Formats: sequence, structure tokens, C-alpha cells
Amino acid sequence: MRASSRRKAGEESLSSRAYRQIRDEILSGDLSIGDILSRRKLADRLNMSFLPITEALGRLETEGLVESRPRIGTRVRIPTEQDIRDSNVIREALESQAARLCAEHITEEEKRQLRTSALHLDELNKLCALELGDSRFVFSVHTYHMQFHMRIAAMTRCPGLCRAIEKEQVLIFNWLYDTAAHRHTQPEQFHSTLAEALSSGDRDAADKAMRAHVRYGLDQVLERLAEYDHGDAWREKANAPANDSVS
Amino acid sequence: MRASSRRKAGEESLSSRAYRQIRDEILSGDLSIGDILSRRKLADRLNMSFLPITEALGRLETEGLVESRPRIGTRVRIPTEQDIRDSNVIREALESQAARLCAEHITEEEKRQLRTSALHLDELNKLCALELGDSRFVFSVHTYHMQFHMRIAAMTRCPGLCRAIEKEQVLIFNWLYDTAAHRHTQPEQFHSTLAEALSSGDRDAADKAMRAHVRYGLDQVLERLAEYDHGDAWREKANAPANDSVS
DNA sequence: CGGTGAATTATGATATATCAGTTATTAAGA
DNA sequence: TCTTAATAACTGATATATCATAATTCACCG
Repeated sequence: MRASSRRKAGEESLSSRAYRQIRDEILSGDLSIGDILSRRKLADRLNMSFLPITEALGRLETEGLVESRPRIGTRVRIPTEQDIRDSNVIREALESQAARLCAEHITEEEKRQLRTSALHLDELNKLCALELGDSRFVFSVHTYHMQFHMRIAAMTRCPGLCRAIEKEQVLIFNWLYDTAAHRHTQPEQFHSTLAEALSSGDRDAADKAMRAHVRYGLDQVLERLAEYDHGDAWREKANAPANDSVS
Repeated sequence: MRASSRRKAGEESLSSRAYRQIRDEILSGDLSIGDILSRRKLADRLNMSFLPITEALGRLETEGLVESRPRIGTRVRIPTEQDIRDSNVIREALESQAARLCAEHITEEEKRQLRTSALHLDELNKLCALELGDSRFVFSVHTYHMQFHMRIAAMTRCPGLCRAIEKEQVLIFNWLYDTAAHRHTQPEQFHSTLAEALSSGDRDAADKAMRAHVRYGLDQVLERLAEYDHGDAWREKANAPANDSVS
């Protein structure tokens, strides 16, 4: 009966709270790919009506983390092979652009930070390859990896690009984490070489290095994700929503 | 009292209908930049409750066509200079990527179509420069221009990239149309040279050509849009919504 | 024992009502 | 006439209720 008192002024909206919470539960793995999300149960659990929940799920759906079919249900999205390829293409577009701008704007101080982070990340990846540590450790490495890329994005001085990159990162990150978090072999100095290219001042070189970086490992994710594809009765009928085209 | 009967099965949802209608009214100019959108009046006009309207405006807001402040109101978005620069950066990223993929995949038949469209477009632009025709004509040229770019996007065989490009196109298109639709001077063979680059099979050349194409005219838009910037009491207080960051 | 269909349950979509902030208006006071 | 305080009108946010549809269950019949 929602006995709890109304929120005080200045607090964030219930929708935003629901959005953040659900998203975090997905990203942290509490909710796995394919899990069913009941609006009413979520409303109950988060102690609000299901209207804010609906809005939150709507946002998550447009962002690609969740998929919903009218009068059937909502679940954590199971990406198709096409989804992953497309996301990778978009990510390559955005991050190579970021690399260009980064190479233009980066300061000496930022170069130092970037090299340090890259070195650290390469060390962590080496540990991952040795299968040391638990899944919590792997998760933290993924988080650090994402922050590394977001740091590069921030160096572009282009907030819009940062937001766009983060959105794609979240997708890829989630799918990667759910499917290929383990068996994670990356080349030696995978990130250090990238950092060098970004520090070189050569836009085209930075662009090229980032493209190579983004492309790496795509096949592994695709392979792992194929498991989910068999017999998905969820997408049987024509799903033609949300693709409203400009007249 | 919404006396009209419930929608039959198979029809699109009210939210989608509202979304499309409002967006089209914005893009067609029936609603101009800065116009106030009252959810209740819209609900009345479109003959539905304001819940689907709210969802439609939510979508339009995340897409950047509309801006809303809690308990104050919603209006057609007035982009800041930063918004436009950022959109242009993102558009450059996405469309140069499209150019790369297009150069890879384009068929002979598509090359022919592309050249024809480019030629046509260059002709239309020449007419625009001479200030012939009314605003309806200018609008149709803009539409044709957008379709030209979407055709290139389609040649990438990457649906996700198409969607992403269309989203940015819609933004830029709307701002451009509202601010710099007139005085539209473009180089001779502006699109034909682009078409040639895309047909060359050289990815890097296509990329470079598209970047040049996208960048052109940015300053004009910025100049025109500066008019809106003076004394915007709407964004006085800190607006820190929706930028939820990953933990 | 197996299939079948009606009742039940669950879902998302939508309508309506209410709430608390914000702004515009107005009336009172100087 | 100019301030200022009260208030009316409007806004988005949220709660609750209802509806049509899809999925599930399970008694009933073969």
C-alpha cells in the first residue's frame, strides 16, 4: 500500500531510481540475460507503483538492455548476432572518432594518466588469462576496462560523444560479461599500444589503433552467445515496433 | 471522455501514434523550436489520455527533440551550441563509418543509383542557391537530402548503424531546417564528389570525403541558432537528470 | 493415458484521479 | 502607481483501477 511517505523535494524521481537500480542489477549480474522482469513484482520489490517501473523499463528498452513484447512480458535482452555486430560497428565508429579528438586535445598530464591506466589494465588482463581470482575479480576488471575507455572519451571534450560511447559500452559490456567474461586472452600490451597511439598526436594513427582495439575479440563473444539462440519462442511473430521512419 | 471505441488488435499503440505525430509536427515545422508542449492539451487534441503522451514525450526527450523540466513544462528543444557541435561530431563518426562500409559493400547497381541521386541533389541545391521556390520546396530538398544519406547508410548492410544515423540526422535536420534552411550555398558537385569517393572502393577515401561533407556548413547553423540563446530562463537551475553514470 | 478447451492467471496498455511543485494573476496595502 | 502577498491555474509525477490479450492450468472427455 506504499505506506512510506512521499519523497522529499530535491530527491531524484522514482522512475530514475528504478531505472538505475534495475540497470545496475543487470550489469552486476544479479539479473542475467534472458531473465523475466515482472513490472508488478519489481514495483513491489522497489516499493513503488508500476508506472515508474514501466517508464524505467521503457528507457532500458530503447537503450537495448531489455526487450518487451506487448501483453507477453519483459526480459533482459538476448542479443542476436546481428545486434552484436551492429553494436560493434557503432562502437568502432564512436570510439575511433573519440581517438581522433583525443589525439588532438590530450595534455601531457593526461598522457601520463593514460599510460599508467593502460599498464595497470594490461597487468590485470594478464592475471585474468591465468585464471586467478574469482568472478568478482573479473567483474572489477571489466569495470576498470570500461572506465579506461570512458577516460579516453572524456579527453575529447565532447560530452555528447561521451554519452553515446557510454551507451554502447554498457551494451557490449553486459553481453561480454555474461558470455565471454572468462577465457579472456588479449595480446600483450593490448592497452599500452593503444595509449601510445593516442599520445602520438597523429589522428589517423589513433583512429586506426582504436579500430583494431575495438574489433578484437568480437568473434569470441559471438561464439559464446550462440548458446542463447536456439528455440527462442519469444520473437516468433513479426516485431515491428519503434522503428518509426521519417516521412 | 474518449468516447471513441478501443483500438482493434494489430493497430499500433497510442504511445507510438502520439510519438510519430508529435515528431512529424516538429519536423514539418508545425511546431517550431522553443514551442511549449502541454501534455494535457496534446492529449485532448490527439484524443487520448496524457499517459501515452507522456511516454511519447519521454522518447522524444531521450532523442533530443524535446526538453522537459519537472513541474514546469515541456518544449521543442532549443539546442545549445554545444549540442550542435556534439551532434555534428557524432554524425561525423557514424556517417564516416557508414562511408567505409558502403565503399566495401556497394554494388554496381547501387553505384549508378547513388550517382543519379547525387546529381539530382546537386541540381536542387543550385536552385536553392538561386532562391527559387518557396519554403515547401526547401523542405522537400531537405527531405531528399536526408534520404540520400539514408540510402548510403542502407548500403552498409548494418541496420543498427542505419538507426543510429537516422536519429542524429533527425536532430541535425530539424535544427538546420529551423535555422539555416535558407541561404544554402554548397560547393558545386557537393554530393557528386561524395558519390564518386564512395564508389571508388577505397575505404579511407570514402571516410575522408564523408567527413568533409558532414563538416561543411556547421558554422552557418551555429550562427543562426545564436538568436535563441539570449535570456533563456528555462535552464536557470541545475539540470542534472538522466545522466546516470555506471557505477 | 492423452489431448482439449474453458477457466484462471499474468501481462502490458491505458484511463482517471490526486499530489506537490511552479508560475501567473490578482487583490490588498503602501 | 508600485510592491507584495495570497491565490488560482497549470505542470509533471505518481498511484490506483480497469481492460483486452496472451499464457497457463486443470478438469473433463475421448
